[in-house]
Amino acid sequence: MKVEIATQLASLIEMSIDDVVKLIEVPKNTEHGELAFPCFVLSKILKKNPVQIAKDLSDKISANNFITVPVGPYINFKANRQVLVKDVISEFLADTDKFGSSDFGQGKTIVVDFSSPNIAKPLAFHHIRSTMIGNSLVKMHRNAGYNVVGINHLGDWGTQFGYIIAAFKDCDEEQINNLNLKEIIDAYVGMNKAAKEDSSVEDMARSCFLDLESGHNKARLIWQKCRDLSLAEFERVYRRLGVSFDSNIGEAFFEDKLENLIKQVENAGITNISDGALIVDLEDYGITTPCLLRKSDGATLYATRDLAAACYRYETYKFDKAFYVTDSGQSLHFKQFFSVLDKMQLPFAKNMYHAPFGVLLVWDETTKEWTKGRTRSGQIVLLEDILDEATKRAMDIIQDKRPDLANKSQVAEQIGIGAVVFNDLKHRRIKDVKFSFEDAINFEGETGPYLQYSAARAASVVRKYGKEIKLPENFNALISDSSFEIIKKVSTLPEVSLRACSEGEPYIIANFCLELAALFNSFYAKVHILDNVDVDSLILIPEMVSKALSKGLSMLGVAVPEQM
RNA sequence: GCCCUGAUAGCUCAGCUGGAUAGAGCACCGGAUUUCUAAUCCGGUGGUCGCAGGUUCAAGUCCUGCUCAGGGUACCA
Repeated sequence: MKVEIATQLASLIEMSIDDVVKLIEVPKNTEHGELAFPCFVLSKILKKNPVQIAKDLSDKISANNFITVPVGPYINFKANRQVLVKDVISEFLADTDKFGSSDFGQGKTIVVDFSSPNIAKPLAFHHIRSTMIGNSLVKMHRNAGYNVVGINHLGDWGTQFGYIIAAFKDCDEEQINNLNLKEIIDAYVGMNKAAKEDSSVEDMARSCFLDLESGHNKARLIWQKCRDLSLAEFERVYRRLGVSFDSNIGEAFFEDKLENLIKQVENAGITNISDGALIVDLEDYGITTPCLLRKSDGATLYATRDLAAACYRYETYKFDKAFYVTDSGQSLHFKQFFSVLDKMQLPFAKNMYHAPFGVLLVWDETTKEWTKGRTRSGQIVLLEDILDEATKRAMDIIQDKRPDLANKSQVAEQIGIGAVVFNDLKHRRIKDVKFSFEDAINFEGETGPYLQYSAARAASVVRKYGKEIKLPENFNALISDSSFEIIKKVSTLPEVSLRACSEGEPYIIANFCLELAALFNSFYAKVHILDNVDVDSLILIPEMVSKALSKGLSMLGVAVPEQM
């Protein structure tokens, strides 16, 4: 429709089709039709009133799939609703499950580095950000046809393991095998405390970490046990969140590859020694602080490991794009690390993307301000505690509103977690997330449960209809303002999800779901579908809405209960 | 000091490539249920788009300067 309009317009005025296409816009107000052309630019060229120009041009354009209406200085184009509705529904019915998916990314691979917690610590509430944003990036790209590799780059190496190993170095093999995670975490905390009072503890930890690095048997055993236990613990939470990874290769894996990496950078001739440290100067990239590859004491750093991991991933997956989902405080690190790759003239350097996000703030009722995920006593807020509380609150509401519902506890889990997850994804990544149970577990308005409810409600109508849904013989019942708006909105899902992919922004999908749900609920209040004479065609509304919402929510990693 | 990010209704946020009257939700006020799920819907109150210039027929959107807030600024990750 756009191209057709542009072609006709271009032949009437002194402009190329491309230029006309650029000027054509989608009006904000739906009453203005599907597309519009502003005539302001022309008034300068033609030296005529834009209102007059709009009238003149509008008379000269004609087609059967839209009508033209001059409104002031604009020419508005209103689609032939019958034609548009038929197109959308035919496409929808051709493959209901695939609607909203695409093969845009066919043959392309992207890797997403996300979640990446440190082991030997529980998952804290703030981990939900990287985990769910990354999970959503994975899901939306898969939906767009990409081959996606989700990587949990575990923090499973570092001097902190010295403390843990020191705590258990006198245990025998059997005792080590019987350790549980709580004992390890307690020991770690205890050793840290002890080190503050007694510097010899720190020395011991350092020597234990050296044992680990040199491959000492028992140190290795303790480390492995700690890793296994932590991962099992993480997996339990990930399962609740519906998150999975294709690789759990962490930092430790790259330890023996760092020397090679450093050689590779040195061979590129871009390294310097500065104050005893091995650096890559990045002044020519407009970055005033250099990237450190090796400290003056010989130890490697974060950037060294990330460089090694990036090279390894490229060799392994030959990715076309790599996302790193971390908080925005690490922006400089990624700028440096990507610039080093570029300076090394590696082919994938231009395909590296940092997807930064704002911090998670928790409302502190006693101080009346937003705090960084710690309680008054300085304790971190555990992710599982939040999920449990959310589930409990969901259950209370179910008991109150749907006492007869089947699988209550399962639905409560889906709703409670859905609320927390959606709350995390509904705004642009860069915004700080301000978390309060009152907002997040509020089930009204722009929330996860509102969307789950809308989807369940739509699905319920379809279930009660109970017959096969076929392409209607005519579309008269579907071209009223309210149903036409819904069909138009549903039809934008493919472009919406592609935009979400290219910007790496889950909130774009979240917004789509909210807008669609609002349109549907409004329609639902006005039109009684099952009693309508046109039920056989109207049933397509809840059918399309429930499918589109399910697809959208699944891209966000929010579960969709069949009934609630 | 330098760099990055943010600033839109009382609160939390949308506003895509500059276009028509700046939109939602929450909160507040008032309505709707013998009818497919009221976790819903309808209406109302509420705005100097941080400030000041500039570009343009047209600026919340682009440019410059400033203010405030947060973060980062080589041997942590």
